[in-house]
Amino acid sequence: MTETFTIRQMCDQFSVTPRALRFYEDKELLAPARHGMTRLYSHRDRARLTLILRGKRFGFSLEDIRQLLAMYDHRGSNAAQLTRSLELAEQRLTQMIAQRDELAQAILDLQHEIAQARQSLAALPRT
Amino acid sequence: MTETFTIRQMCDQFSVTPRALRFYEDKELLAPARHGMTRLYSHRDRARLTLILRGKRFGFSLEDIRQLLAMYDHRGSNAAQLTRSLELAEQRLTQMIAQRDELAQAILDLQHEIAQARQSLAALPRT
DNA sequence: ACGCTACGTTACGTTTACGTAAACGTCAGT
DNA sequence: ACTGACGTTTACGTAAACGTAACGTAGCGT
Repeated sequence: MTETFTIRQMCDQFSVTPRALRFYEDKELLAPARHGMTRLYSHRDRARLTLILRGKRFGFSLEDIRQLLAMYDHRGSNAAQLTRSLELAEQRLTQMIAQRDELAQAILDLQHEIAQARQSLAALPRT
Repeated sequence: MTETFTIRQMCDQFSVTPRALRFYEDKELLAPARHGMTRLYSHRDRARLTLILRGKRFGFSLEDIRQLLAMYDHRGSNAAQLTRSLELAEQRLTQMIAQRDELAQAILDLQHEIAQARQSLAALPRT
């Protein structure tokens, strides 16, 4: 039940580099136990890493993620902190939606440009 | 007909900083004439800047943009170069679409997370 | 004992697109 | 002449998230 994992096992299972895990630790996103010098990751650490990587997918900065994790640490699920997390998440969501819309528009524009370029090309003398 | 513009006029009209214009020049995206020391931007420079900013909107790197501009300089619209531009544009388009899809998925996921968080919150004792 | 492998630390390098001084020249207005 | 607004250059700083180099150490098999 007290199963632990080495840094390499973690890397293989989560597809991250050792450097990244040490970096997260340096930034206080993780705090694995030590056996002597070597890091030992618990299931709790794995859960945190899962959250970290998910946060990254969502475009949260590591600093954002650190704060969120710190809140959860600091007494799991009280209403105030959950509310705070929700606020952050909704802010991020708003940004992501705006970003998606801009990107979608840029795609349309670029497709238009491409279409025009094709026209120009078709109008050129054949080699 | 030989109207020219100062750096500040350009900045105001295109909403960029002087630093940005000088930076583009340093990176060989622009090459305004000089009157003594001061830069004089022509209509051709304005056209190039328009392309630069458009390219940025599409997510091209300045280096990509430099290459595209260099091609056009090097004899406007020959078929080979137009084709090359098209290739680049289509590569970019592919990336953008992939990016949009990832982003869209992340949005869905985050919305899902938010919904769950709301449930948790609703299930908590009221203050 | 020897060597390999995995682990550790420290610290500088990378990328992109500029920002931000510092130090100076130049011209118009008062 | 003084001031202020604008222009110039050179050059270091910034942000994020690691990569990478260089080096030391610890355990394991032979």
